[in-house]
Amino acid sequence: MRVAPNPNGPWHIGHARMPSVIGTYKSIYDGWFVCRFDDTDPAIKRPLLEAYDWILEDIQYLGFEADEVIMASDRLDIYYEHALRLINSDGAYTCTCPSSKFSDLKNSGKSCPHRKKPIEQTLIEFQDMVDGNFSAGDIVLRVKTDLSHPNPAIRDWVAFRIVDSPHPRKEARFYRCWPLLDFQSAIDDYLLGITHIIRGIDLQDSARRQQYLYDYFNWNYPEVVHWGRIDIDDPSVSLSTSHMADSIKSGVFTGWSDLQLPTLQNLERRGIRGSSITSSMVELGTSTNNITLSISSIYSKNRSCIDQLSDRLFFIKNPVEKQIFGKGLPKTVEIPIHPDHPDRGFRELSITPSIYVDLSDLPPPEEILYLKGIGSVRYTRDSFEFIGGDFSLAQSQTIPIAHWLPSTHEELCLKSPHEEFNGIVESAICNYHSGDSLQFERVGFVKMDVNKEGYLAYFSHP
RNA sequence: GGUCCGUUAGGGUAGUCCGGCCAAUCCUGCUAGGUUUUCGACCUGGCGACACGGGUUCGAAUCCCGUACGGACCA
Repeated sequence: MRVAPNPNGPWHIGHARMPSVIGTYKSIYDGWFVCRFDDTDPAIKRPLLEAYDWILEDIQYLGFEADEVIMASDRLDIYYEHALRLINSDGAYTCTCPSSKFSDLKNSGKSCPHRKKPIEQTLIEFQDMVDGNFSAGDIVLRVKTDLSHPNPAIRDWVAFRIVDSPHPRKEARFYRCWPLLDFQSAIDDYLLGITHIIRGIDLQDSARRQQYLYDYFNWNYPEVVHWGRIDIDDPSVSLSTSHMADSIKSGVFTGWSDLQLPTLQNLERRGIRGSSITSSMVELGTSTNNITLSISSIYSKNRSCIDQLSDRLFFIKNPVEKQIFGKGLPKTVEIPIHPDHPDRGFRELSITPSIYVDLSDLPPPEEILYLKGIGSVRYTRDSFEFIGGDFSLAQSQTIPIAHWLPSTHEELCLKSPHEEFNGIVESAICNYHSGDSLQFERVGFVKMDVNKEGYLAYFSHP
């Protein structure tokens, strides 16, 4: 089976579906997995050189590895060779009709004058196409199908056309005569021995077109499954690489690493495990319906992945400093590193004369707040008065519980797709490294990223 | 306009090919309660769907016809 990406940008979450499913099928049915870059459109869907590696990294992130990686732009000579074979079996002709004129003929089921030209002439003209003696739009090579086919889209479709702009890969820079996807992928699927093809419903007509090639060459067509478009509900961004590229150009997003873009790279930075994405994708099945995937179902899987692994820390988004006093106030308190795993030990926080709580946790004057690990305090005269450490008392009166930090702490910047907080975090943050998943209590799961400027964390999900 | 495809709860999904075991599965979501010194986890309960109309049949989510809505490609 194959993934056949167009490397015109990094993969987004929708692209994860193909490798997830065929990677899973591969392991179940002892299959073979090729990543073939279908990069034969240097003009409209122009490949991005960096994207080749990005995509291979994305496949790895999802937990798979291609058995083989190939690029269509390395295989032009193979396509030319098959074009010649096709012409020699009277299966194709060069056509210089302007596209509007050809569609008129096509729609009325009539053949164009070039259709009947001798094979020899087509061979010469095709060689001229390959040699670069034409410009874009001058000429195309058409496959002879059936002009009375009920679906006009199938009638004498274009196999090769001229593209003036050079391919970005230096190995392919000099080619001007490029195959269209239906020709290129048909040939490659056969030569690579692909037995099962999965592709989008946008390519529903491809199988019907390609069947003509397979008939000319006397090949058997692989099994095909079509599935629908996938969208996600949360960042309401269109899952289209070219739309995203446009939005970056027009300044809506700062670049491919803008956290608002649901690229796999960004999800990885935010601490979403590849396996959470993979299993969500496999659960979607292969229906032809267009679907809107709830991002929360990926979060839910990820939560169960990382909950047990993530140590707990206090982080305050919008700190306010308040003095704390009162009889019996302890000097230090211990809080479990993970509530479900007492064996992992405790983190020790000292109660300094003034402490920090989050602005949103500050109670109305004279009301009581339970500070985790310390006990109940009354908010009075702009300070906290300690009134007892008995938790059961607090519990019975349903007092709100909040987290807090001593005056010894570290600063940390928490980034999420839509907002950014320069807050404060326990000093114990120094024990963690880039890539660690943590849970900031009452805030959510985060993934650490330590850089020279200081502590940084990306918000995963609640 | 042409050709083709689809429609099961808020979002997904199983079941549709080969009609009865489907008063419809599971995940997610929402919700109520319990529990936990987190808005996480855990436990218990609740909400919520076969697009519509007709036909075939002892029996239809499943087969047939029509309608509506949605999608794809081509123009």
